[in-house]
This record gives sequence, C-alpha cells and structure tokens, in this order.
Amino acid sequence: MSESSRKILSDNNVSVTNPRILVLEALMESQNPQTIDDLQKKLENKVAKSTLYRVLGDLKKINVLHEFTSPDNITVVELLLHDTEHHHHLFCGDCGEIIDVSLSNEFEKLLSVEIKKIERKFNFQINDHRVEMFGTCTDQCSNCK
Amino acid sequence: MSESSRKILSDNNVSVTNPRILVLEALMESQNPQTIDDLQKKLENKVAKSTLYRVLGDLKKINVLHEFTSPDNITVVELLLHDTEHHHHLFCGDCGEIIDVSLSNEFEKLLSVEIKKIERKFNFQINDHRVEMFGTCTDQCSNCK
DNA sequence: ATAATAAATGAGACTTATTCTCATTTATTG
DNA sequence: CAATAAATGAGAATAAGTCTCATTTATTAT
Repeated sequence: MSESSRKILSDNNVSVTNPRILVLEALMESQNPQTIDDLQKKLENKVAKSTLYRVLGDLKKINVLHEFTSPDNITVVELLLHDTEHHHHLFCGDCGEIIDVSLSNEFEKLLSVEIKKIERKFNFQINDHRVEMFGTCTDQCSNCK
Repeated sequence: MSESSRKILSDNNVSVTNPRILVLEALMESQNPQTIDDLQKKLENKVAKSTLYRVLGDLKKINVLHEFTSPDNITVVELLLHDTEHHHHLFCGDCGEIIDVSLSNEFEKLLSVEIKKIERKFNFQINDHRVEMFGTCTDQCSNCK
C-alpha cells in the first residue's frame, strides 16, 4: 500500500513526501468518492490543512485525482488510477452518499457519437464527460436508516 | 416580463415581493446558466445579498431554479420554466462559459433504459440526471479571445 | 554518505462565499 | 383597512479554501 503510493508519486516525477503518501493512503481506503472532511478525519491532524489542500492540488495536476461538487455543494474527491475504469455518479439526496456506476458499452458508444456532434456544433474540443444521476436510495443505503 | 415573474410566484403559492420579481427578471435576462456574481451585477444592489440567497433558495424549493457548481467551483444557477426543455451542460475550461446543450432523442431513450437498470441494481429511485461535458472552445467562444 | 539547493510543509492569518440574526418593512387576508 | 404572518436589509458570524513565511525535508551531485 505504502509502496504503491510512493510509486504513483515517483512515476509522475513529484517528490515523495510523507504528507503525500499519507493523503494517497487515506484516499485509497475507500473506492467511492469522499469529502475533504472524511479525509481530514482519516488523517487525524497528521497533515496540516494547508498541506492537505496543496497535496490535493498536486494530485489533480498529475491526473491522479478527480475533484467535483455534490448536489448539496460539498467538495468531493476520488482517486483515478490506471485501473480505474470510466464511470459516472449516482447521488442520494437523502443521505448524501455518492456511488460510482458504470454504464453499458452500447450506451458509451452512442454517447461518444453525441459528443462528436456537440464538438462540431459548438466548435469545442471535449476531453471528458460524466453522467450524474440524482435520486434516493429506497432502502439499503449504508447511511440512511 | 414582469407579468410572467408575478405569475410564476403566485402559481406556486409564494408571496409576490419586489426582490423575488427582480431576481426572476435578472434570471430571465439570459438563457444560459449564470453565476451569483452575474446576478448581483444585474441587480445593482436593489436586492440585499442575504435576500438574494434567500430568494434563490425559495426558487429552488418551488422547482423553478436549478443550482449547480462549475468545474472551477463557482455556483451557477439557471431558470427551469415549463417550456425549458431537458438539457445538459458543456463547460469551457478556458473561459468558464457554460452552454446548454440538447442530445438526440435516440440517446435520451437509451439513457433512460440505462437509468432503469441502475435503479434496479442499486435499489434507487432516480428522478433527475444530467450529462456534463468538459472541454475548451476552439475559437469562437464569446469570452475567449 | 553528505552538503548544497530547491521544494515542500506547518501554523495560523486572511479571504470570500454563504448563512444567520434581529429589528423593520411589506404582502396577504378577512 | 387593520391585523398578522412572512419577507427583507444590514451587517455579524461561519466555514471552506488560500496565502505567507519561517522551518523542515527530499533530491542531487560530489
């Protein structure tokens, strides 16, 4: 675990420091997206707040981290490693849980056709996309009772 | 214009006040999503900051307003009126412009099939969705030179 | 291994978006 | 038109995120 966080850093030519290793390990503890608050709790003040934000910025720069905002306006962060497959997000409006979901290849193929149309129509170069789905978990979400 | 903002409010059983009318009119001035800052400029201090936020909250509650966050973490807001068709968003990473886009019926149909699958798989009830596309406008965006 | 140098960190001050409070004003209704 | 409940304005309070700068740590060339 510690090994692979070191590797992520050195492979991307950023220096291997303790705070960076700790943040990566905290991020690796769960596969679904997590909030800054979640991270701070896991890190137990072993990394200064300013450093945490800086490290997250560094990880974004080397494309290892994706940051976005939940519908209730909370910043959320998730690791994007080589083996992370392309995915989308499902948001629970009751408990705030965010779940990674994959959609069928057939769908993804049609979506990329649509995206090419949009690129032409608006003279854009589109390099990423995501489908966000909003709803409520009907009974078995881990946070809702 | 003033007429229809009054109608939106009374149709939704919220009292018709000046700040609410002014905010609705400012929102109606552009069809693409706009920032809180854009709104404040249009309102020229005719509505207090605290009231602006409150009114936006009221409009969200009656489902007339949709609020979301741009990739550079700026809160953005757009009117959702009866005649607003279902659409998605295209973000320019250079100038921050956000453009409403529609996708083909064929695509939307396949997407709703996918969504039904996700609902079953995760025991969710999904009531909204949006496709976000990220890129850069290659030459003719109004804000980029 | 070590010293020199450049980069990263910690601590806390600072900024800025949003929310809250409470005294005053406005809209609704009967 | 008066009574009452709701909405507003002004500015204080909060909280997320950024910035500064003195100190520490990692890298590298010897």
